[in-house]
Amino acid sequence: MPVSKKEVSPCPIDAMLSVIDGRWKGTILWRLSEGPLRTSELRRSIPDMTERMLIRHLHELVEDGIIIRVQKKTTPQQVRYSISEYGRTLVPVLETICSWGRIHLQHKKL
Amino acid sequence: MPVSKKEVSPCPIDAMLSVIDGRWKGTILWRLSEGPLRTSELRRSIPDMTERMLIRHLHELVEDGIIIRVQKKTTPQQVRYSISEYGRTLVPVLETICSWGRIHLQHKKL
DNA sequence: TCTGGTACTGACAACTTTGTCAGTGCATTT
DNA sequence: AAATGCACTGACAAAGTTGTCAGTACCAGA
Repeated sequence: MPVSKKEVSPCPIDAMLSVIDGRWKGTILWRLSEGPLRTSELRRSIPDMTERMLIRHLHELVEDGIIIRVQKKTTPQQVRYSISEYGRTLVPVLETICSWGRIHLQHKKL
Repeated sequence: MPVSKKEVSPCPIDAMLSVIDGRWKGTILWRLSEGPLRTSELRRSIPDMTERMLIRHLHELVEDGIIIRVQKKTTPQQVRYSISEYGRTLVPVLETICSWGRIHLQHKKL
């Protein structure tokens, strides 16, 4: 009985990974942790990522409550994404992951 | 140009995730962090996981230097996997991930 | 009016990961 | 001698993820 990571898994590690796992999610969150950005700004800040993937990841992150989508009523339409209160609790975890990642990249070079 | 996570990515977050990402790796590492186990012991301790997947994950973890495979010369053959020195540096990161995961599981229930 | 930008959606192809299953070599037990 | 357990490998199918591409609706500027 295959159990996808996207399903509710009782394992906390999997629960956490299901949130940040996705080809570009780490990078997206990293960018957003420095401040809110518009869809197109995010898009341009990660050149290899397609718009399709960006939007898919953004919507998943919104669903998980990590980021917030704010549509400004101005004309031209503007959509801004920012890290939520709840999402902020994730940033230190990301930093821990990142610093071990740096060590690991060093480690592999040898 | 699709870039798999398994390739060398310069992003430290991806580098870290490429190590622990895998359907059962979190659970395997969790078990092994409590002490060395034989292949078949690990296999039985995670009922939903197939032997094939166990061995694939184990070999990847060995390649990444996280765990060590020790084949005892005894007859009947015995293979033991244990967390390496280097792998120990990863355990606190796993704990950070895990505790956020627990919070997230709570969060989702509401 | 035409072009271009923003923020998307849907369909589908390509690629990756995971699962299934059969089979190997060796050793022990019955 | 046959069955069982251990630690695997290889081939392939199923499922999941990502990429490509076309298209929508709205608005601004030349």
